[in-house]
Amino acid sequence: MTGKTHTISELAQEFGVTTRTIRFYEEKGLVSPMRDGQKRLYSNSDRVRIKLILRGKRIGMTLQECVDFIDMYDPEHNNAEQLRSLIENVKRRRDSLLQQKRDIDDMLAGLDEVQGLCEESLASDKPRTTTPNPD
Amino acid sequence: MTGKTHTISELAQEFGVTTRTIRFYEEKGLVSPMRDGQKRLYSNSDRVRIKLILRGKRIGMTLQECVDFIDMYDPEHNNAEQLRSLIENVKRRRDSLLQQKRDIDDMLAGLDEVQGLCEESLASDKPRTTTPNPD
DNA sequence: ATTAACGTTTACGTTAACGTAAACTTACGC
DNA sequence: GCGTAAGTTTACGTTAACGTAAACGTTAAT
Repeated sequence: MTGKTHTISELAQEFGVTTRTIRFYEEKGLVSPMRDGQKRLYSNSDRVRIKLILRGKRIGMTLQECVDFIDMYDPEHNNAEQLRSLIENVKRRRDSLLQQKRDIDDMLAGLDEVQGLCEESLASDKPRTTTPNPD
Repeated sequence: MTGKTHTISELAQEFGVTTRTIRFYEEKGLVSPMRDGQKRLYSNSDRVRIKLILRGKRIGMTLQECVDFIDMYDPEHNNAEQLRSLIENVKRRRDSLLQQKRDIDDMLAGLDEVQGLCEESLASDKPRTTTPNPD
């Protein structure tokens, strides 16, 4: 039941970050691995937390925002007041994420355009690029 | 033809940033407004550049990445070498953007789940929230 | 003429998210 | 016993992206 644990360098390698980064996250209270003596031991839930953090970072969230986001999953919401505020929070997040999707779609469209122009330009400048010259 | 120009505070207001931010962008070479004596005058193309920068920032790009992105639109690509490298660049960008979209969709799914649980919890705890008690 | 609203430059301060280095412990293989 | 590979703590350094403040010019209204 106590599942497999991981060393810090295992996780660092898996996620393509440095051990410093992972320790820094602990320093900031984003993860709290167990210890085997001095050494940190990461459970799978620790691993998932880090994964979620890095996912958040990829879309430009700050570490604090990542935590806020992850904490939404946690059942620390007892009363109706907290639940309502959480729902509001969720809605704001959703709006922001949807805006980000729009931004991304706009940029993707821009990229398509640029690539089209590039290839067009290449084709007209050098009509026989793949077939150098059979002569 | 010389279109309407804008003052710095107009743009700041329009985009919800400070004038300091806009001047900072100039300091970094991201925009180069004209001058009317001392005062900066922003053309519509300046305006668009700032808009694109802020769009980039919303999805977590650094200012440098924003510039790199915007510069893809510019016709400074003369030879085939540059064009090919630009296309590669475009492809990398696209991959990164698509990854971001996946991340966002995952997070949106998570939000749906959380919101569902919240509302469920609210409904069961307080079945008559809108109708306090007619008794 | 003064004050208020805008603009300017220059410069130091701040926060986030690590990088980098030093100095040390623990475990493993030979 | 000795190196070395991975771990630890502590602490100072760094970069990006502005914030904040001082000190000053310009125009418009009162």
